[in-house]
Amino acid sequence: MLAFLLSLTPIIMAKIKRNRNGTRKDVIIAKAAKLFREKGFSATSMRDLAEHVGVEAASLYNHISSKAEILQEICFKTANNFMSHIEEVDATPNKTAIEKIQAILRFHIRQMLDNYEEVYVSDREWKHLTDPYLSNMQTQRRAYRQRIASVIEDGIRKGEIKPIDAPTAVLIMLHAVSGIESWHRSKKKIAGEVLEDNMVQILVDGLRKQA
Amino acid sequence: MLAFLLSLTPIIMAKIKRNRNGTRKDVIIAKAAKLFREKGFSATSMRDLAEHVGVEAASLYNHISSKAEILQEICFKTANNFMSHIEEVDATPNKTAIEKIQAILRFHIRQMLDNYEEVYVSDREWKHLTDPYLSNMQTQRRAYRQRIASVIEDGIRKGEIKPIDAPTAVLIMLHAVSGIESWHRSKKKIAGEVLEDNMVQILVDGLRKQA
DNA sequence: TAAAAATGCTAACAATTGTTAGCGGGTTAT
DNA sequence: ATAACCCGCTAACAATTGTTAGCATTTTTA
Repeated sequence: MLAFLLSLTPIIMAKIKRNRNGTRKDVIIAKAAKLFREKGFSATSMRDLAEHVGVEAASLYNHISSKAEILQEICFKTANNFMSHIEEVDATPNKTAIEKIQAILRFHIRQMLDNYEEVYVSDREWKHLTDPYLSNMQTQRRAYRQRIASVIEDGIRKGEIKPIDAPTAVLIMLHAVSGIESWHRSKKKIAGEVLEDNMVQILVDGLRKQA
Repeated sequence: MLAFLLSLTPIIMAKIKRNRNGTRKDVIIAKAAKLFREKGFSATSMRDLAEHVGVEAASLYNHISSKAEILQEICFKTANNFMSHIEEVDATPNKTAIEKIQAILRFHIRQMLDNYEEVYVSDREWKHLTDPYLSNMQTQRRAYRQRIASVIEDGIRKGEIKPIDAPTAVLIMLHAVSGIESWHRSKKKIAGEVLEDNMVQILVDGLRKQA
């Protein structure tokens, strides 16, 4: 009632609109992912985030426990996503190495197209995690690259893949895919499926036209 | 003399050691590039930088005018470097499209190996430039990609290159090269020349072994 | 409908940010 | 030797940072 005595206009508190099937925390994380992508984790302030959520900064802390936690959720959700996919691919029988590589590539591209903000952020901003999480993420990333390298080395042994340095091939693949960022910004986008086919083709068969 | 009255030990001021052929400003920018790469532009403070230079934060301002200026110097020096190279390649007569692409690729890889910190920073942190410089950089980057795309489209027309979407090929190329970051961190590095050959080969002829 | 839980607000905090002012010692040029 | 300049220092600034405390309001539960 005190508020009524001090101001004659009723106080209306902004509420975080939550979509069906999503908590308010999910809304905050989604907005955060967008801002982290645009400006980077460090350059995004909690007041910044709050404004985009439509609420005061302090109110965010009813849903999350710290700024760091937001980044953790984004990074580990994405990492787990990729991890479980590669395990699935690896366990599939009757697949050539090239087919496995194609499956991994296509999954990366799809993820980049469908969950752009979070995949992008988790790839570029994971360095800002703090220490139990930071080491964990480093380990996980190394393990992930190692699994892909094994697929490639397997393919080399079977004569399906050129005898190149497998870790080099992995880093080319993964970074090439993260280039979809530029595609997202570009004016004249080609369709997602065309992009996917082009990327897979270039990485598997190269730029040069065979004679 | 006042200082002598207050403390019995003589005051020794740290001086920025400058290498031959380099100003103190150059030293600051080099250290900044290293820190910006490790922690990002926003997460690097001037006191942080000062400590690595071996000086107090305020002293930096005898050599640079702002934190923003440091980023500008790094970004535009690198950008100009790439711009003049592609002009040179473009002007070279009697070169096939594939040869031009190879020359561009090799230049990128070399730059990444030789000027790692600055190239990396200018690629990942240019978004933190402020506005006259930000727009300028955006324009320059777009123009640069466009020139490479033209080379590719030319190659497609002449039947040297597969008929793929040229902008897609460009973004794959450029981002693949920036993956050398992972190579720098990796324990068991292969030699720079091997890396270069591998990358060029994969991008030009793909992973798959021809039958 | 009353109690409990969830969620918002304002105000404030301590720390950190980039940067400036002003001073003095050290080096170089006259 | 003396003047001028370069360059480092300390101290301080206003702004911004992430976060907490305490209270008010709305929504859910009983």
